[in-house]
Amino acid sequence: MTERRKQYPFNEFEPKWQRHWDEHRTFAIPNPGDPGFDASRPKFYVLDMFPYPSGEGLHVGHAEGYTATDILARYKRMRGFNVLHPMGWDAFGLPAEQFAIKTGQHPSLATVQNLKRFKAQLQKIGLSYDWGREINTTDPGYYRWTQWIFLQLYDSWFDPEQKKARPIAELNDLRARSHPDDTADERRAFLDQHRLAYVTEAPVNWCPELGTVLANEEVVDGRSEVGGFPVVRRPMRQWMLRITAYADRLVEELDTLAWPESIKTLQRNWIGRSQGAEVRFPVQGSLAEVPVFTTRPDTLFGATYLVLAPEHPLVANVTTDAQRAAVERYLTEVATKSDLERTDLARTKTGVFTGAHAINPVNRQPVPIWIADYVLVSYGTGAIMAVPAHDERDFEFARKFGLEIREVVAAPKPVEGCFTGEGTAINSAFLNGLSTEEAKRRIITFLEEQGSGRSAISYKLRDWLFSRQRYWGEPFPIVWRNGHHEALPETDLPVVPPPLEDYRPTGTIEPPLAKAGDWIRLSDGTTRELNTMPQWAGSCWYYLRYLSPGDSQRFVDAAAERYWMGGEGGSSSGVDLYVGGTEHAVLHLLYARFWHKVLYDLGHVSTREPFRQLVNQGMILGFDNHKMSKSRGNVVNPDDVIADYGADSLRLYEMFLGPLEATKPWSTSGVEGVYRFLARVWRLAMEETQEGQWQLSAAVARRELSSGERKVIHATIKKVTEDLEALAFNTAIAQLMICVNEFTGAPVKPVEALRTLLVLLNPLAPHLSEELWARLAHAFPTDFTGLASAQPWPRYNPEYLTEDEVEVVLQINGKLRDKVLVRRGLSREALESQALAMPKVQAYTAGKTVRKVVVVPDKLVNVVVG
RNA sequence: GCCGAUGUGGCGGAAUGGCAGACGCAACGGACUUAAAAUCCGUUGGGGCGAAAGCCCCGUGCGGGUUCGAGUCCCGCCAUCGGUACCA
Repeated sequence: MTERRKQYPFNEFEPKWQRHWDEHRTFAIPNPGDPGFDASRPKFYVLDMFPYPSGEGLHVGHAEGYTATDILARYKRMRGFNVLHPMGWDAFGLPAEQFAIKTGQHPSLATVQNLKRFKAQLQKIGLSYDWGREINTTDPGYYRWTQWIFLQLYDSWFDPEQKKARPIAELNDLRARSHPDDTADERRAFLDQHRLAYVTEAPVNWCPELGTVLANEEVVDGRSEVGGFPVVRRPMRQWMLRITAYADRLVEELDTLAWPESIKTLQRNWIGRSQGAEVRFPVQGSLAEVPVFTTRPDTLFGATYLVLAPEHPLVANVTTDAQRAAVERYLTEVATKSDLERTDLARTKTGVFTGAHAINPVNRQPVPIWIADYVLVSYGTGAIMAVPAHDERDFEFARKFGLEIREVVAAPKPVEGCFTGEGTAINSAFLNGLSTEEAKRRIITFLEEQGSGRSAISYKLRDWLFSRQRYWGEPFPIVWRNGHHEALPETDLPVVPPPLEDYRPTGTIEPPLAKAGDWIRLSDGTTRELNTMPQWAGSCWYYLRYLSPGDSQRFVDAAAERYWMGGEGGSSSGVDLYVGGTEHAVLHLLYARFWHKVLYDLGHVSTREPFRQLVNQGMILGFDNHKMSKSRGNVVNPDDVIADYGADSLRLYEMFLGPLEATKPWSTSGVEGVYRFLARVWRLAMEETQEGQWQLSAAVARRELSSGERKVIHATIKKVTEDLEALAFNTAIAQLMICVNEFTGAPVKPVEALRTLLVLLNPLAPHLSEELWARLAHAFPTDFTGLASAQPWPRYNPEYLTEDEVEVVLQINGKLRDKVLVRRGLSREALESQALAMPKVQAYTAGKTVRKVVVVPDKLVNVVVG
């Protein structure tokens, strides 16, 4: 935008008020026990998803969510809450490191620079954070506690009976009693198998381009979520977190959360809980058994072959000599396929016969054992019983390889092709005639009695691959001695990464920390773990660190945690409002819930869930209705908007754009609209002199409000209050516009109206509100005291909203035909007869029969004629 | 394929089952101005009748249904966006 006259001097007073808030620490909030803490006030913890301070700078999408929470924070303060509204930096991880590699700057330097820029950008929006609580995940005083929490995981096991984490020492005691003769090695191996943090050699997602492994959640369509590079599966020795132990609780406790249903559904689907049965098929002529998982045990009589995943451990065992060459050829073929190819070619099934047979435990019939890559080693038992008559995939496979298809479920009504629904069991001996549901129960009982199966639950969720081959992350507080891992004592925390000159990926699976010669070896002969933690580690618990950011004794102060997380009594617990994008649905939001539950089990926090209410802000698209991107040239920079229209306009526009949750396109002329509105507010109180100076308008005076004006004022209080509570900012702003329009034409602007308006406007456009408040205070010191932001929130009087006369809608057969003004509270009977007497109604009813009259007092009369 | 969300003027959007289109943008007309910008006032879903006041018809993706009354509730489609993808 070319330089032009500002409609009001936002460029002068916005920075002024930002400095004022900063210097006076206006939005600092004390903890319980601190000076100035007011225990009589209820608490409200409103949280933003903290940003990665990337080199790109702040985006209008950030500004949207941050503005929404800021409005709530300011509003709740005015409602008398102790409001916790903090901000910090998620500065470890791939984006920061990649930026550093690109610019040749050390990541710690780049991070400091980037976060300074981010902070300056946030402050220019006028966000009311308590900057005294700022945190940074790359600060040793912070990640010391990330490492400490890792040690809690490492030193815990999941007790399936109590369904909770317990200290590993308790498992050690239990084991000592049940197996007193364990050797030290046996005992250690047993404990290591049960830790919530453990090491395993398993096929992992390796991204050669990034030089690191990735979690399942970070791989999208066979490519890395960051950068979009190809990902291959390869076995590597890695740290895992036992999130699968919490699968049930992570699903069940979703029900207690005020989260969007869509996000809950995403998490449920991701966890993918399936109820079914595990059935063991003995291998013919062998002692081996093949356990399979199925959700349809009722179709067991229709199982005509088994399929093992190519990576299944029994493959080598069961393969006959005659088939060995063919099987090995197939395995090589599969192994060289990338994940991408494997999914791309998903529709044509491939496989090979092992030559072996298994015995179907219900009818003792032998069934061939095949190998096919449509069976995944990572799900269930890595093997399936194929029921081609009632499963699309098995059907396709059986058709291709000429395997038997045996129908065992009769469809309720005829269907074409393979029937996969529920029906009645047939050709299934003792199951015949039973419904699918009954048959499932019956067969499971049978299997349990026979000792060849049991009811089982399977999850799609995998354990969380927790190590990365990166420099810019938290080092593990772990050392290795004689091939065993050991925890470092808490007194050794934080484990600070070595100051490496060359921190780039090694190009091999070796982590960059392998280059840190002296750092690796400790004096006691142990060597350090060289992997680092993933990006998500720091963000798994940052909302707790805000509660006592400087605490050097504990990861969170216990009293502060009880107060702000509200675990003791009260209907609300945890973070009261958490706003952020949907992109973290199965990443951060799942990981953080997992960590929180572990901390809860171990008695470190007082709530089962971290985030009580979650709201997803929708994406802001470019003016062309496409995702903002540099290549499209449709990116809007919030700094530019602030320079041209001011921070209040940016805030107001982002909120006026549409519902917070909706995806909506940016429009520059829309910004001008709210800018004009703010300028109209300004001119309600201010006028320009001949010299172009702004001064308090002579039209501002104390005067009585007309009843119409009073009604608008009180309707505005009501609407704005209700809308802010519901995060319906767009309609709150619309009502404020109506209110301002009411007074724009008034020759005398009443002080009372201005006062209320500025208070209502304060959370949304705090700079303008504060500035006008201060200026009006000069002329009307008794009406405008203190800061606008410190005013109590106004209440509306319902009496002012109702009038003596109401307009009633008259309908004939549901169609609007006339309106009539009547006394409010007029009885049904009186209203009906008055309506029927109206000339228009008479005209429509003349010569017809009135069949029915629907009367809604004070609202509507509908005459049904026939 | 499956799961979820969304379909309302030229555009962003608003409407506890009860006046569809609040508010804003854009557009048009007027006032102010030498002129423009800015500002202020007004008009603005589509169609028809009327000189005018006014009146009538159509209209919330499509097709059905429930109801005195449906943008809103139910059933069946279509389209767009997001997630997921051989999960047995």
